[in-house]
Amino acid sequence: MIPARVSEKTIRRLSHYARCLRLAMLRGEKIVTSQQLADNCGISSAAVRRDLSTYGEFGKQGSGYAVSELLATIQEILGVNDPPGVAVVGAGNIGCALVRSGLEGTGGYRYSGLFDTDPGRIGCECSGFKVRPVSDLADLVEKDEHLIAVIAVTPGEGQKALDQVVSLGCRAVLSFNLEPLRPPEGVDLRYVEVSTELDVLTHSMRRREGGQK
Amino acid sequence: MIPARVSEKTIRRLSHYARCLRLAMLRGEKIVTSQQLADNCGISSAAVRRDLSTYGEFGKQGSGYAVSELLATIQEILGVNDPPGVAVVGAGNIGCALVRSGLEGTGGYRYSGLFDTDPGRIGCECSGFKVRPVSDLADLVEKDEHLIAVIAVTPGEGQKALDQVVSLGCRAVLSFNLEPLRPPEGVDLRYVEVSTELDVLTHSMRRREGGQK
DNA sequence: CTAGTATTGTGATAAGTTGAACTATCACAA
DNA sequence: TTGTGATAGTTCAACTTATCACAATACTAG
Repeated sequence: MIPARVSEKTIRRLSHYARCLRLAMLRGEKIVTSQQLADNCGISSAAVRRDLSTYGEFGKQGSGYAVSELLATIQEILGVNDPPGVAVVGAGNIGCALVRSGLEGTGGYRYSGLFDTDPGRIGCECSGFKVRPVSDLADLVEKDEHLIAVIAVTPGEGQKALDQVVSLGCRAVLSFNLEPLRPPEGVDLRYVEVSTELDVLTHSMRRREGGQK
Repeated sequence: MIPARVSEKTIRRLSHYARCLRLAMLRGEKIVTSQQLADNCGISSAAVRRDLSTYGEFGKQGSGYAVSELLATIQEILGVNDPPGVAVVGAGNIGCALVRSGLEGTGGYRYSGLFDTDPGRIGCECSGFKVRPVSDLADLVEKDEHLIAVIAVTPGEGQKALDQVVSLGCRAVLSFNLEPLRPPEGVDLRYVEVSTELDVLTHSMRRREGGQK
């Protein structure tokens, strides 16, 4: 039932479906069709069905998918029914903003701490979280081996922060820093790259008017 | 010299190369090899060479690529030599944090305004930007037809914000809101989805230990 | 009960991406 | 000037991913 390997693209789409399903539940909808999910995600209904049928047969021909059941299944597949904690490293602009926004709409993720290396920031408070030294992360990792570290430190300090959280046991890291980081083997590192998104948007605009075929 | 269509993946990689090249320039390096670029981006050197050779022959066999020349070329390809302005819609946690961080390291992008729909926020100041009503965006779009709108509004208000900036002329939008938005034809919409990144990280961790092959 | 409609699941196919190996060119030193 | 090593550019095949079209199935109305 669980295929050997699934591409990251598929996983990302499953995450989208899950978000749509959570909204559907809030609206009280019981049934959703592949077409509705597709419209929400901007893809084709066939792609949705293909993704879902990879893991089994959850739909009913003629009507669609049961919202709560499908959501539970996708969350099971993603492994987010009991989501890991999220620790933010870097109590600057972005870091504090993330903590303050509180991961609403993510389906269960919670911030479990705010950390910084700058002694001047230790002890400050942000949205109920006291800024602690990064070394304190060890406690959190011990309690939650799946803890995800979000890095949002001063530009240029990313690698140092990464090395530190990895040495404390973190195996999954999301970096808001733009500089390319080198994670050791076995550590999953992802980026949120506003810079690249802007480049893609700009490129697409220039091309559109540039008059290629 | 400019191929008909280039995949988004390639464009994203070009954006990465550009960032690496900017760092190399800061370090005073004159020459960079495909291998070095590959290491920084976590891909193979062959992939780098193929990406670049799509647009022409910029390298010197035996030595590598001239840093400043290659950077200029990539920026030309991306169309970011004279980057469009970036306007932030939503003066909340994320919006203000973005403005305050100022797009350092992106290679030329600048925030050109901070907007909100909430009258209670209009007039507040953030990092030198006075919060203005969204309708004022029209002025900016008139001066800069490539203006990129970044949406970071209250959860649930994303579609309203999108419709508004589109009606004022924006054709490129980057949303930090999680809800799925429907852009009209001709508008390029992208997302920064922390939720999905967390899901991908979680999934990957669970699988790693789950003991699949 | 039957006909008609809606929707899923999937085989087949097309398109795209990646990887590896090969060739051409350049820099440098003797 | 010539030989050697390094590196870019190219080609082809394998693999992956996306798309299409349709059969199978379930629901609905009468």
